[in-house]
Amino acid sequence: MPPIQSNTRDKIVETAMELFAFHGYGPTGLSEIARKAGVQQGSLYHFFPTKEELLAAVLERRKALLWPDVLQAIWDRFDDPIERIFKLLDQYRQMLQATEFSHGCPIGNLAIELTESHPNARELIAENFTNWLKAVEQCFHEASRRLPEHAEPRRLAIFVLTTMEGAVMLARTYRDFRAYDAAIASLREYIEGLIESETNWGSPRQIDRKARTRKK
Amino acid sequence: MPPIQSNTRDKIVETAMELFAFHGYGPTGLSEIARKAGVQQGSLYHFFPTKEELLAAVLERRKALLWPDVLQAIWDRFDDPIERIFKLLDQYRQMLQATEFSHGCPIGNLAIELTESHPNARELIAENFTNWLKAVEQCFHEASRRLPEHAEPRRLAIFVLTTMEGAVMLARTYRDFRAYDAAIASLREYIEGLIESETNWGSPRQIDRKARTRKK
DNA sequence: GTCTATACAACGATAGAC
DNA sequence: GTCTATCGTTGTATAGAC
Repeated sequence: MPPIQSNTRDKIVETAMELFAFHGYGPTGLSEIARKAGVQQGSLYHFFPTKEELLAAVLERRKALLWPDVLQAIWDRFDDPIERIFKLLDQYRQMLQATEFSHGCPIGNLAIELTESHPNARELIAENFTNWLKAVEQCFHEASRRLPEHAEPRRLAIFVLTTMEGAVMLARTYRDFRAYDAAIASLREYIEGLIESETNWGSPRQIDRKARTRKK
Repeated sequence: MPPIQSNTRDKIVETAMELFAFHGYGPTGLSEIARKAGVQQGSLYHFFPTKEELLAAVLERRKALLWPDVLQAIWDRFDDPIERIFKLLDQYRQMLQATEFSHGCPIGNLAIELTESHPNARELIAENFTNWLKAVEQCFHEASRRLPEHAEPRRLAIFVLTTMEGAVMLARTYRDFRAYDAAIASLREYIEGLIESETNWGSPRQIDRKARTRKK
């Protein structure tokens, strides 16, 4: 019996995943992938007859990695659903910092590069977004007692994602965190405003609001 | 005296600008630009010795087009600064619709494609963002009487831009407007919340808030 | 300033031995 | 399943006539 089913394939996918994130899909050559993965080009074509099939495998792998690589550490460390969301946003900030802005959101990059030209990839990218949204939506759902009735977890999750993607784009363009931090601060103000308004809106309405400038 | 200084150059820049917006910088070939512009490749290299110099010219042209192509029609039609901002956001929505999601934000696309690999382009892209931000910041500045004291026009403008870029990304990925509209609705709620809180916070504080669900 | 022809490299993909 | 050699195309950029 074969010991562990081909880790050559895994090495290829892992290497391609990194290179697609750093340089994009188009600019990454198959020869570069083979070289960095330490395999031969022949093996690469054995597992992935076309570059697009490799791309699909990479995007499937990204989906599988959402929990272990993106969410788990934060979800384990923090119980508060709202805190989880902002720690998640902070994690993207840390990644930008650790890579000196070279590593943005891997899915967002591919979204812009490939939505138009690669319909199959587009669907897989959408699934990646959808799963991310579900996780954040779940956070808002768990915090729903603290939110006003009209607050829709789904809509809030979308707002978190758009803010993150836009903020990452600006951080990378300016190569500093001023715009990133500004966007997150506004998002935080919005969400805390929702929580605050709910806190102060018992059935006997009318209590006035707290100081409008929040500390953190 | 030369009648109009070389419109060959202008045709090249205009054509390249469109193609870079649709297919990206890398995937657009110089031969394709020459063909679509109706000029010969030789002319292209006469005006732009390298592809990167053409890219720089395109990004400079984008800067020059911000007012006439992006802002002017809206600024002429609407006086209210907050309305201008949301009409601007609606204009991106209309562009997505008119092009069936193939035409996102030209600057955002190039930002993601080129920030890492093309430092010169990155600076010009940043200048494009900065000018856009200034225009929106000015709107918030003009509306400052309606906003709370702590509201910073610059920070709000950044929030509008990040929301727009993220929303465009999701609209193109999902090929529908649900996420786009959700993000803009949240942004509107946030900004109207700021205006509302100011309205209700005269020096004699305490007046309670309006219905939290807004109609439009 | 325009045009043709071409150099030179990199790309994705294939063939076929082992 | 691995490896080498190579095909055919496309890309940017050049050379040189006009």
